[in-house]
Amino acid sequence: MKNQEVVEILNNIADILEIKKVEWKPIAYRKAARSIENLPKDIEDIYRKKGLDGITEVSGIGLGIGKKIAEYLDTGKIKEFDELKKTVPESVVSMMEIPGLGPKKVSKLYKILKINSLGELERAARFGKIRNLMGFGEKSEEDILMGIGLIKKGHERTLLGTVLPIANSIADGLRNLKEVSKIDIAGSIRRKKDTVKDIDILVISKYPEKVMNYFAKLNNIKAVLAKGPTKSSVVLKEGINCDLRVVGEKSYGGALAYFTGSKEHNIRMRQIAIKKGMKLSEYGLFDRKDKYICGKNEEELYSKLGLPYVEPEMREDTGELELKKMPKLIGYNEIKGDLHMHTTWSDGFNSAEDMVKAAIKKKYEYVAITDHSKSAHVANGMDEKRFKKYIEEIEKLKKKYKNEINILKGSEVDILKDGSLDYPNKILDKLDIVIASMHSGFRAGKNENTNRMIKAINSGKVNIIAHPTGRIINQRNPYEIDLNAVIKEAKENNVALEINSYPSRLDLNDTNIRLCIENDNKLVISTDSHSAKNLDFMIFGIAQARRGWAESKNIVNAMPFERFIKFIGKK
DNA sequence: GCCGTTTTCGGCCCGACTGTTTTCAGTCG
Repeated sequence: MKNQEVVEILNNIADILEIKKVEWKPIAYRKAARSIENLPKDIEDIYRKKGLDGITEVSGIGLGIGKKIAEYLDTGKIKEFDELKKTVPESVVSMMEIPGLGPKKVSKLYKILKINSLGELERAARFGKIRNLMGFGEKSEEDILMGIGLIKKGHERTLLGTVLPIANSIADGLRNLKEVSKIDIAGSIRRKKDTVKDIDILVISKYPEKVMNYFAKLNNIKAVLAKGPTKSSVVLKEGINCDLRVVGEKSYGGALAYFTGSKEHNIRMRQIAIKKGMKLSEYGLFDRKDKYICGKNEEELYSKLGLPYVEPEMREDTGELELKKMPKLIGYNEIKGDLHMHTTWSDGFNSAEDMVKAAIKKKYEYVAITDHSKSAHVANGMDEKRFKKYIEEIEKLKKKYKNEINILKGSEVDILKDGSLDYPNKILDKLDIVIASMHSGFRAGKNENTNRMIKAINSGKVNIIAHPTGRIINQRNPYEIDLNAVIKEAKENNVALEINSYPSRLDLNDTNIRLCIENDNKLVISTDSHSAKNLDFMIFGIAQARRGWAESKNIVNAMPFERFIKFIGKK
């Protein structure tokens, strides 16, 4: 999968062109990059099957960029890009990562002050060499130094699972102010993107100053970046930016749509508005004479533009505005059972009984206990002797709680290097549900990994493949695997692929989920809980499913128990 | 560089805030 490599190159080209003050092309390159980023297919695959035509079929990619991508896929490099790179040093391009420095300012620093690296920039700022430059001043130097500090500290996107509680607590504080009459968390949190760069909060208030003053004095604030009557921006101690916007009632829907994004979705909406002789902004929808049409809520905005309402999770400009019929996304309370969790039998924190009780509390119809198989040594995987006792305990629980919940005996069984499963068939046959997953040795390469997983899918013993790509967000890239082949094989063998809800996994991710939906594969949404508390992670998995346009019919554990048990083929 | 029920040429989203200005360019989202 070379999509991400291509995306980075295209964005890099856009950066350089911006610094060189080339007009419009950067926009085109960024748009193309964005298209590929959201492509639920392997661009290399497309190229092999359909050639250049296949590439230019992707929206935003024409012959110019298409040829460059083809060149990269053929030769591993792009001549024009290599030439372009010689004209502006890489470190100058990276200066654009500093907040407040865009292409124009970076270009000035480079051309007039001959600044070539972050180190030189830091020195120049420290010794007051920048303030004399037209358009810069003392504050600019301070900001640059602070920005360099931020970059040195690293600026990864934060997990949705980490940010959401922080955002909720800020929102709760604001909600309690008597000056605040309505509040929503917007931005990528509302779209439930797997990682988040900042927190966006939107408020209706007649007393914006008071709200802003409260906000700027929150106790977990590190620095106030901007504070105006309608818009403020702060850095939290956790290192996350938080923006607050106060609007009036009439504009709330317009502002919510604008603030929720994505940027690309907004742009598309505005283009549609223009075509219909209207103008869309964060204040609502206006006609040619700037007369207010609507904007109180999002629904009327979409409706007046002649569009069906788009759920926030789908607003990525990946075809949602061209749909004739919206999918009815799976709801946040449609899951009937959690199918992946660990207990003290392997590496879980709570006992199997604790987990069952927690599942009952969630009002699930069924729950599967799925501790690790023997090869998972670090996770205290069960050898065959302990496995026997494990089964006995779950049998007991099954009887004890039979009136409250259906308990399934399961295991997360390692797929060994040769593709065989970690337990012999006679053990696997004792289980109600078998989850198979790869936990190690995936540096072997794409072919080996793919064959290994396909062999497991073909075993006839597996119901679910857990975290199918193995990524750990911000820590480990997905292993190389031919996901198309896996998807095909899984479908033929009635094996479901997992949407792992663990905040650092979210695997399958949104685009891969969408690929499965397009291929009509069955999916499960599971938490992979290692404690009773982790069962709450379910919402993150559902959110990704919604981002992948999944409906409840696509999700196996949205089925009532009777149908579910038929699907996994056990009694 | 891309794209087309306004267009194969001429457009390409829109507004707030900041810092440096003395009316605005640049950046950001």
